[in-house]
Amino acid sequence: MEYPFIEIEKKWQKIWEEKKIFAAQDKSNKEKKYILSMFPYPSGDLHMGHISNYSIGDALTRFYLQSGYNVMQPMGYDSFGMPAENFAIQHNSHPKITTEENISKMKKQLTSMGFGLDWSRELSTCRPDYYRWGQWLFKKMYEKGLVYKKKSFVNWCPDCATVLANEQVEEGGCWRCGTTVVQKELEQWFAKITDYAEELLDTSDLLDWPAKVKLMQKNWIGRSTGVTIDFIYGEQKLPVFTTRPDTIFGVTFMAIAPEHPLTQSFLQAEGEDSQLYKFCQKVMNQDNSQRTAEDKEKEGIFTGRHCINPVNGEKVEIWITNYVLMDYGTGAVMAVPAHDIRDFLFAKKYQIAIKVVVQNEEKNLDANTMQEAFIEDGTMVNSAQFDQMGNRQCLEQIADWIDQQGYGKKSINYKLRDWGLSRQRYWGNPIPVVYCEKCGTQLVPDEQLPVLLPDDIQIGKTKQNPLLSATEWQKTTCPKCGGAATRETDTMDTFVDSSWYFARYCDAHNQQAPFSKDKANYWLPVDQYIGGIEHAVLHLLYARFFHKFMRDIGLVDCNEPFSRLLTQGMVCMQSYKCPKDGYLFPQDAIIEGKSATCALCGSPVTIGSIEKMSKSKKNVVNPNDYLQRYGADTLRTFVLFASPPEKDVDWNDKAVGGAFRFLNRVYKVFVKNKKFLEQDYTPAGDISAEYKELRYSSHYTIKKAIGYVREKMQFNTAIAAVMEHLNNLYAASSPTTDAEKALYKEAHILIPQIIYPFAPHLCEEIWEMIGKHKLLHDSGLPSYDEKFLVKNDITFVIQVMGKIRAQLETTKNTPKEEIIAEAKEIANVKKFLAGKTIIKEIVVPGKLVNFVVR
RNA sequence: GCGAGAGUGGUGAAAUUGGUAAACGCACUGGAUUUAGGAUCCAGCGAGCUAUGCUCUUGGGGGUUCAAGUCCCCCCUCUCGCACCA
Repeated sequence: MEYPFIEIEKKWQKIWEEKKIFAAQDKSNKEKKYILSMFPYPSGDLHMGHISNYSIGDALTRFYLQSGYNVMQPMGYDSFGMPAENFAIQHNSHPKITTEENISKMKKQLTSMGFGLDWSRELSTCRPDYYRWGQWLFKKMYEKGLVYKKKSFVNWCPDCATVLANEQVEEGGCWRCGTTVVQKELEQWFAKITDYAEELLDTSDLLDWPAKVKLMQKNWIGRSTGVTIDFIYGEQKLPVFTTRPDTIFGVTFMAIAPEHPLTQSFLQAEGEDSQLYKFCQKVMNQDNSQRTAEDKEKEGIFTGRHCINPVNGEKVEIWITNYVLMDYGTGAVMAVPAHDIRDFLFAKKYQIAIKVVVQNEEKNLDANTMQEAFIEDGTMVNSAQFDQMGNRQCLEQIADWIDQQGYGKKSINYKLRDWGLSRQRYWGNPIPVVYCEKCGTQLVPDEQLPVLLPDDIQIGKTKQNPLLSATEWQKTTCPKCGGAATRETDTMDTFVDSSWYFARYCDAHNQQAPFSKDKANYWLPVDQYIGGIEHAVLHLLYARFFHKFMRDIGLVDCNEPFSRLLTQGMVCMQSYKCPKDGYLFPQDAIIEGKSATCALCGSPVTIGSIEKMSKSKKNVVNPNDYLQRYGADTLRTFVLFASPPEKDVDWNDKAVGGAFRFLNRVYKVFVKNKKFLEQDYTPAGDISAEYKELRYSSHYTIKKAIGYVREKMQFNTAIAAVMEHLNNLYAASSPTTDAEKALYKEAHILIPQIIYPFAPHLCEEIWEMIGKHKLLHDSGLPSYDEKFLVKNDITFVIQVMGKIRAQLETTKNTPKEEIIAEAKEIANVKKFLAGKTIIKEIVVPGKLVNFVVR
């Protein structure tokens, strides 16, 4: 017999919708909890990652409702962007249409999973009522000087035909399609995230973020302290940043990037036929991944020019090299071959002088004989007044001296770059800017917001931004002079849309502002955010930046958007690749032992690694199959039971049946004892030892399961505890006295109360079945009594020299001496004590006895 | 190279934080019931042995302790992140 999950789930989903129990109140005398799962791109299909993510969020939502909080769990869609645009192109439609279609499909699936989402706050980033406020925020940033337009070299994905932020380049490829990213010089909008670098490093308000994510952000921001030293080139200054001012006397050449302004002036002087020009062209034509490859040979060319080291007036050769990057520091490096690995290799290759300024302990470092750079600490030499000092000790002193003498300035450098916001794509939020020939760059006035995306547009015809051909749309008037003006055709990175959506949920339909301050201050920060680790230095960093900006313009009071973060593990699966058919769905690979053949063409298949499920790898499983076969409760229980939430799971559907069996067993015991459970029992009469055990099991399960959920979000062990209790309940014989009946009933009803967050439909059903009138989310959590957790009969473990030799059944109040005496009488213990002297007797109360013998 | 994390049965994983390693589930094996079962129930399930018991076992090797999966030191392997960062 299978429990009728289809009817049950439909029934309760309807009831929840009608009663609107997940519509959160914006004010409440209850404490608030804001539970948020990262909103999805509306592909039209929920995948296992979503199921896992939202099952966690919903378990917490329902658990906190039970605990008496005012809980908000909203849902929306990250619906702008390339995938949506491409989807529409493929389906020969318009993203506006396909996106809404996909959204309604997804909403249906989310509902059929029984997720308790507050649909009254639903948002979609591509709807004008949302993106209007994105434009408004952009304007605020502009007014504050936090966005600017600049011509520079940017990452360009030729396939997506758009610019990418630094954070969106992974191993030299586009984070989305993997195409090798090239550098292109373009005029682009940037957001000054670097203004917040220092504050973003402060993670003290991130209460429960994984250390890994905090560290990744820290490394990404890449703060280093040092000195910017102005070398002198004629009348000009040539600033360099260094973290090693202690080696300033060891500089033997200057290495600058081909993109450096000084290089550009040299090139103008030398002309296009020069060696210098050719070298620079060669280097600059390489894409970044090639240029920064680990094994890349260091190359350079002497410019024939020199600059002056300000501290000692020495003439220093200026070289253009391929290993100095324009976008870090000043694009110029003071090279100290004796004490830097790269500089050493370069100096050796081009026979440039090497000068030792930090001597090793053996005092045998010699510029002529050294085989590698000496990068450890030592004693300063050849460094004027600093000689004989420890280099590490006088680092600060030298920095101060350089600063005071005016040779340079103590400074801090960040690896973090400003966030490139412009995208040369149609399906995104238009940047609310117009260009007037007379007045220049002008913001679109508030009353004209939103700048609507034009609908009548051809997409997918060329790789060019479709907005460039929307000439009518581009034509507008200048808000300042009223003359003719042209609209900006770049749209915003979709990460802008997702950088503030958590705040919009607090007041999703506000027409006057992005959200009201009161409501935002009530709900924010998000108490528990759940999402994938892949956003560690993308969304999670951008959102923190945006939030701080919103705080600074007075929209919110708190410092951080997400106080707790759970990075949920990925759902992974084996991938198979056929030489002819490419990636295969698992069902298309016939596996025999360790080899596999393609079911489509019969060729041998390579069994790939276990990878995150993705459509492109064709290793996805469709949640709908499981939904139909086992129902939402089983699927939810299964994904939560499979492993702790932050861990990756390799999909294995065999275990789904286990979750189903468990829920079936729960249902069955309630159906069987329905009549019994409808009545109340006053505890009177004797309680057998067996029933005392059952009582212990009930109270222990409540404590353990609730503790696991609240303290650790370890749903797998919480479910395991209930499974164990259910086994105990099945094993119990029928109650005889009223006291036992009360305990028997207690042992039943805690089950739906505890597993409600995981299998809510089933639990509501059996809750109703036993005559409860309130819904479960509103019925509180079961409580336990410590006094029933103290066992009267205790099993002591008896060890001799730390090895278990016997077990001793005893009662709670047996004195220590008696336990020891009894333990010594056990045959097997006697055997190991024979002929030995006991030198120590260790008794761990309620647990074990250990005899130390000689 | 730098940084972080992980390594426990056939398998997913537990272990009250130093106190009976492998709870709970899956798979498997046997049995019961059944026309049948991809249903249900019962039992078994780390390895080995001279088997009422003993020995070994949490990647490997040392150490601390009466007692170590857990603490300390060394090594190995894997995963992830960053990577010419001046």
